[in-house]
Amino acid sequence: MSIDMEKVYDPRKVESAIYERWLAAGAFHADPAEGKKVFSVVIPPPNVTDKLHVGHALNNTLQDILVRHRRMQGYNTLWMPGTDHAGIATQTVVEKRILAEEGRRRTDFQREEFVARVQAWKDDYEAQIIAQLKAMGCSCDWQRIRFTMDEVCARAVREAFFRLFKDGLIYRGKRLVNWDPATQTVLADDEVEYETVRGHFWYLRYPLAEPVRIGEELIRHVTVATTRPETMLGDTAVAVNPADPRAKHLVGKMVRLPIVGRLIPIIADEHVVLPDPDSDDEKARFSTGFLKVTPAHDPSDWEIGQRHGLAVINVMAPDGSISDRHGWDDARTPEARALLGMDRFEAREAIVEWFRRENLLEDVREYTHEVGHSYRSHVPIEPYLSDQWFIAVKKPIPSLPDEGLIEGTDVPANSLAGLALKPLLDRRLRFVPPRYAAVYRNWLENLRDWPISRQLWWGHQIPVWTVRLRNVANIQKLAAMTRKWEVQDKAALWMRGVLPDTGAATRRDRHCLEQALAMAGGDTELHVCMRQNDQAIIDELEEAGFQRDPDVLDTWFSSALWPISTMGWPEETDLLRTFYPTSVLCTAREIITLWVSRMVMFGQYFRGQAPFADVYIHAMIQDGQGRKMSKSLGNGIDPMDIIESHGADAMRFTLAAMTTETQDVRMPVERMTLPDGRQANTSPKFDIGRNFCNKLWNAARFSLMSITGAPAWADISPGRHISDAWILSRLNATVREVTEHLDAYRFHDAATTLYRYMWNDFCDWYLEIAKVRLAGGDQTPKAVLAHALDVLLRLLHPFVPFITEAIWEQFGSSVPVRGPADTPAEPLLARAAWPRAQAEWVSPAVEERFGQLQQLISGIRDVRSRHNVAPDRSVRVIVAAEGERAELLAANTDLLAALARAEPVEVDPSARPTGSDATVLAGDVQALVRDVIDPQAERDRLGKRRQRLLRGIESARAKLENPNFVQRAPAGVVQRERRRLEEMLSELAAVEESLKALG
RNA sequence: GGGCCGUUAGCUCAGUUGGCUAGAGCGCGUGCUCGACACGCACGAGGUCAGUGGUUCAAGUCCACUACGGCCCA
Repeated sequence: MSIDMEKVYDPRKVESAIYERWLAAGAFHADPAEGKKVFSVVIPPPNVTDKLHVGHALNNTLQDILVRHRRMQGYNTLWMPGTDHAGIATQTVVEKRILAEEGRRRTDFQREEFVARVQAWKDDYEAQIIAQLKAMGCSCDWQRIRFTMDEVCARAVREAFFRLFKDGLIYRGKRLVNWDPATQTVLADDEVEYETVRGHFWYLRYPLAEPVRIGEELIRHVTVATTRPETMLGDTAVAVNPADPRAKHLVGKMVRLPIVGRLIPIIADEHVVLPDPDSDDEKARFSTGFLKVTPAHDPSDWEIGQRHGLAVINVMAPDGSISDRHGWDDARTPEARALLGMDRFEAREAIVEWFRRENLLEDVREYTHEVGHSYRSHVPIEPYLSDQWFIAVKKPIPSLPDEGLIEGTDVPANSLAGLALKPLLDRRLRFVPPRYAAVYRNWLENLRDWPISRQLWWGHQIPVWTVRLRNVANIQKLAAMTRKWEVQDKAALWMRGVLPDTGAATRRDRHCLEQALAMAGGDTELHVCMRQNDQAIIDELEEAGFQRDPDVLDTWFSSALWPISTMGWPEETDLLRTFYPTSVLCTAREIITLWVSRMVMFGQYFRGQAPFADVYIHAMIQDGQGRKMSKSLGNGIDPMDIIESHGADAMRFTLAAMTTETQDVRMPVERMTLPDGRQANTSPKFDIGRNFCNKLWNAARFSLMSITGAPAWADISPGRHISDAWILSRLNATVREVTEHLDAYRFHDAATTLYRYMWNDFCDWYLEIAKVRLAGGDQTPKAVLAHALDVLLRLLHPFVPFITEAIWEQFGSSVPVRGPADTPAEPLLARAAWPRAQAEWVSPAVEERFGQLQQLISGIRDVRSRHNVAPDRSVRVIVAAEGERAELLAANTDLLAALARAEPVEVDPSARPTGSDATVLAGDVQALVRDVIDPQAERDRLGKRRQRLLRGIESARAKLENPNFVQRAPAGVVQRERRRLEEMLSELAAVEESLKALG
């Protein structure tokens, strides 16, 4: 049987063909009908913004390891693949690209036309992403691939929105939102990134309408400190802390707002920080005691405004420029009008300059603070008053029973936040590593309503049609229509405005229209949410003057549905029944709040079950200097380049071996020349995996060349030779350990256990010994090698699927029947069974005895090296051993001869060192290497050994002479310490005897 | 301001519930082309476990504080 394996493993020659074999065999397809225990995972859908980076490679490698492991264990395993439309991100990159290449802006397009351009981008990148996942070896069920905007997912989004709307959890509200003036859209709290900015506090004098006398002093103005002077145009009060001694003189007085001329009151509010130049609190050091209040442009000012019923004056346009067309109607003075149209930062300078000129700028002080920036456009966000759709996250859900608040929080158990919190508290939801549970919990406990509308074109358009009631031509007709829709459960209504009978601001049921009719000419908005697009209803609506909301939903809305939408919800599909909830979610910590929590909310709300049991959070990959990898720094690595330079398996193995419980891992980035001649970023780290694969390849190559004609397992006695018993012990211990590590998501431990077994045990020792024995005509190693390789390949397959499958193929054709059961192996490793550890083969005694042999061989090699013995020269060795030890050595002199060039080897318990011997110690066995002596080298060697022994003896004695240790430490520990001391003492005696003999 | 993570060999990292003389890979030094593998083999050198204090018979490991690096939240 000839083995078709090259000397150096070349992944590029095998990977794609093997992936094709898996696909052809349907190896990754999950059938809900298979009545087995289930393991399922949904992929965190990569954004179609860009190709995958090395972080994705890590994420998907880990998932694939878990998935392949369970599949081999016989679970009915589904890995659901797909991609995310990534609203803002994708729209932004496409806009940038079009602007750069064609000089056109989004607004130069029709909406459909622009969306088609984004769609084309998506198609391109989706294809690249899928190709990347396949190149990495990911065993996804490609027949089920989804996209967050495909028909199936869109249907789920639509249904989810409708149900939330109908349950009163979606509302439209005027709120201060995080506004990104660059992309002109609202951002959720966690899409805001805080950056440290070196700015200023400007101290502005606001003249009092009439001077006020406090004691001797005549007060003509109050001074406010602000970091954003441009917002003063929208000031509607000045606040002072009621505890401030000046408050009683000033509260109730009026201030004339500079530039604008508006008269605004001085109010008392405890939010205002009292000034204190010596305080540890920076705010107190910078405070003047007076706070300008701009409800439309600052969240805490908004709160103050609510408390005092202040007017809300918005002075900016959506693009961040000063404007009198969005709620500012007293911009009459020439100074004010001069500011209109200026960008907010220009206006800031102009206003400061004006104050300076008018001698109203009291001071300017440097101030470093955290300023929120858009995670997308990176411009400072503006707190901005606008109409948005929100999801009420702390509102009790009417269809669920009231179970009060979750203990220690203000979160109702039957709210969305409560639904997400509960499984964690009940331990039905588990984070690995556990510390991340705190992030999740803390976020949910302090959650604010979720703004879900985005002023974008790319995304799920909000399925709400709105009209102002006074614009409806035939209200009677509309009333009849809406009753009909509601009865058919096709649309839900919601009214916003002031109703005369109740005074309530909003009302939501199908009678609300009748109520509104009582308000002739009332300024009321009616919202209709449609369950699915029904052209007849749309026609009726539009005829009645309704318009569809142009905004789209926050991307996380559709992502939150991912575990159920991909499985066909709201249909009750076989997929949902079998594979939901999933087993584990594997992701990065940055989206615990954005994504994980919302999936739990929606999974619980729509399906009554959290979407996964475990959340595994893996590390973030940074570059060699601990920086995030990013495009702008140019320190990113494309997985395809790693695959090109090192191979997919090398990448996977390295990534798995790096995955410890830490939160960051560093990956030194280097420019390298790829085999195809291109220059690209990759990392020498991946050499670990490449070297590992090449070693495995060659170990298999040698094994396969050596084991033709292997005897049946039934015809050998694998316990008889120490090396057989030893490798079977190591093998089965490895099976047990790797299985345990994978069960506990300890990827690093699993990978390094395999590394050590394959390299140090199997290659360094067993293969070398097998060579000697095979040369001597012993056939047993053939069967043992076949079995050991068989199990090794199974264990390694989840980590390095391509190379193991390639070897498996060769293996199957040369030695199809192997192992203790003497049964043929499965044709495809991807579908082969995970090995079970045979506990009866794990033997510490065997490993201890073999270990002594190893020590002896290494010791003789050390002597040879230190004494410069020529490699081809044999050395005479006399081993002072008796009993079992002596027998073991006598039976294995062939190994000493082959592995240490020790020949002849005699066993003589009474042997004593002479001045011409070098001494080797292996536990309680002493070996003398004859005629190699370089007395000085030997004295150095033994002297060093002696020093180490003395150190150890000293520490052991110190412990054992301490009565507290002997009394209080566990008996086992004390006993071990005693035995250790004895061993060291006897070794020391031997070393000293040898040293004495050397003179 | 609150929280989290890290600091162990030149580099990148392991080190389970405290308990052998603190390990690995790379790099370094010396020697090896004997048919699996130079992406290799053999042997070796290399560490005040960031600092200070505490708990304990025993601390890299637990506690407190400090320094430095990084992340998250407000």
